[in-house]
Formats: sequence, C-alpha cells, structure tokens
Amino acid sequence: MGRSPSSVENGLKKGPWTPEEDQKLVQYIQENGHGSWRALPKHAGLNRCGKSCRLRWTNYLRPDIKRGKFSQEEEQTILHLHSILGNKWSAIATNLPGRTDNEIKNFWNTHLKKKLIQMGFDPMTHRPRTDFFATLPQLIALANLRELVDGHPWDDHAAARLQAEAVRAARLQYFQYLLQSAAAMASNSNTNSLSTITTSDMDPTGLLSPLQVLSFASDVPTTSPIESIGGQSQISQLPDLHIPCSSFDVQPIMSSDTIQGSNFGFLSQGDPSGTPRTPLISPHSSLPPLTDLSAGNPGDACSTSSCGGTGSPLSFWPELLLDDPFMTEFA
DNA sequence: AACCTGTCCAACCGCCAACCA
DNA sequence: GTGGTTGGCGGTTGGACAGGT
Repeated sequence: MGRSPSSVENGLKKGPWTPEEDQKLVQYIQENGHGSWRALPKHAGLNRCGKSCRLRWTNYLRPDIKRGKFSQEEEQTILHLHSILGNKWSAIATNLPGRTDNEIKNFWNTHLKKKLIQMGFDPMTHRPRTDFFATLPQLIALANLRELVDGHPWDDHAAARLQAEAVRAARLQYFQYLLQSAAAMASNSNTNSLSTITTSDMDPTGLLSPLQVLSFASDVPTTSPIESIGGQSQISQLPDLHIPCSSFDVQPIMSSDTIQGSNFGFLSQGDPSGTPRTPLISPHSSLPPLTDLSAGNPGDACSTSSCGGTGSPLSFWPELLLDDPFMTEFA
C-alpha cells in the first residue's frame, strides 16, 4: 500500500517493499549495521536506493518500533510537545520511545489536528481559533462562484445575508472565547472541576490550552466546547452576545470582474504587485485583524502560547468585548 | 452488488544542514 | 572557501481499505 505499483527508475526499484526485501534489509543490518546507507543496498543485494532503505528501516523495520494505536498519554504528550515545538516531528518522536516521526506526523494529520479544529482551537497555535476573517473570504468566494454559476447578480440582499452570516460566525468565535475565559476564571476561584488547573498551568493570556480542555472534558473529547455546554447542542441556542455589527464593516465587492489571479483578487483590496493585500475590512475600523491572534509562524516555537502571549485577549477587541455584559462581568 | 467517498498510512520528494576532501 | 556527498527532516502523494449510499 501507499505508493504506485513498483516502478524501476535508473535501475532502482521503487514502491512498496516485499517481504523478501524486508528480510534482506533486516538481516544485513543485524549482521553489519547500516554503515553507509548509500552503499548498503549494494552490499545487501537490494535493488533500492539507500534513502529508501533508510526510510524502510527507521519507519518500519527497526526492532524497537511500537506499533498500534496511540495511548491517551502519548496523545497528550504529542499535544504538549507540539504546542512547544511545532511541526518538529523528529524532536517530538525522541520523547515517545518506539514511535517514529512519520507515525507521529500521520497521527497528527489524521487525528489530532481534526480534534483540535473540532474543539475550536487553531492546530498550529493551540489557541482558540480566531480566523473568522480568514473564513469570511471563503464565504465571499463561494457567493461569487455561485453568482458565476447561476448567473444571478449579487444583490444587496445577498450581501446582507452574508454579513449576517459573518456576524453569526463572529458570535460563535466570541462565545468560544467566553467559554475559555469562564473556564479560566472558574479555575481561579476553585468552583468546579477546573480547579485542578492552576494559574501556573495557564497560558500567559489566561486561556486554556487544548490539552487542558481535553483533560477536563475527556468525556467529550471530539466535541466542540460550544456543543458541550449545558447540554445545548444547537448553535441557534447560543445566547445573543450583542456583538456590535458596526465593528464588522465588511464591504463585499459586487462585481465578478474583480476576480483576478489564483489568489481570488476579489477577496481583498491590494495592489496587483503582490504586496500584502488588505482584508475587506473598512480602514476606519478600530479593530485589528483577528488573525493577529494566530499569526505566528507555525514552525516557530516562540510563536506558540507556551512562549508567552501578547497580553490579555481583551486588549485585542476592546470595543467588541467590553460592549458586552458578559465581558464587563469577566473583565 | 456496485459505486462513491473519506480515511489511513507507507513511501516518495525536495530541501537543507553537516560533513568531508 | 568551495563544491560534492550524505543523512535527516517535513510535506505530500496515492493505493488500500472501510463505511455509506
């Protein structure tokens, strides 16, 4: 499995390994060590490149490899280390005996990443997702695409609908933030199960990490916090959070002829030279881009929460947050 | 039963840093 | 200092498989 049927390139075989090849490789390394990987295939009688042999050995044939499902403990270790190290799979693997970087990488991409997203966390920063405006362009793109396909002009009604969707999405994100804050406050006041989390465990911003949320909500590990509160499973049951709509001064572009290039030029206003484009947010808005919260380099350890935040999240959205009775209570 | 769709994961690719002549 | 080689890493691919229609 995995790759195309074995092919021969430069006389060297590629593709899945046969049991015979595995046996040759294992036997040779057990008797001689791998030595120079480049020279190994020749000495072992394998029609493979050295790189392929090394990968096969390190990812599959090594005797100390632990196979099977990842335990809860391993999962939490990966989460924790990823929040510190980012996608440094080999570094993470050194802390998980018997697991290979490839295995951890696959596990992350197929399980943990989705889990974090479902919980409302950004898988790269391990912080609550704040990419509302990152998804807004997709909505706009879809709407424009629809227009192109259907031949229906984008009228004010459609724009208003989109804006309403945007506000609703913002409310969701905002509510998730409130949940995080509430959890943090509760842990401080020792009023519920969150009391086991100490302030020293916390992100400097006061937010809980996915690991912490997973820890206390392990009975609903794949459920969004929004869905797990008070048995309410419907988004429509969210409280009205009174997010000021004027804060989202979104200006949809009406004409489809603004579509340009592969970057969907109609999504943003920017010069065609490739300089960073300006999101379609009114310049007179006092709000910083939400994406600022997660703008760190995914591979950069210091961009993660464990290396310190940029202050209280309240400071990011003063107008938005302090306008709400919820926040005045928390602030 | 046949087809479709999504998931899993072994294997490949390209890049980069370390090493050596 | 330079260029070639090697090993290692992270991202991506695509066939096998499972579950759904």
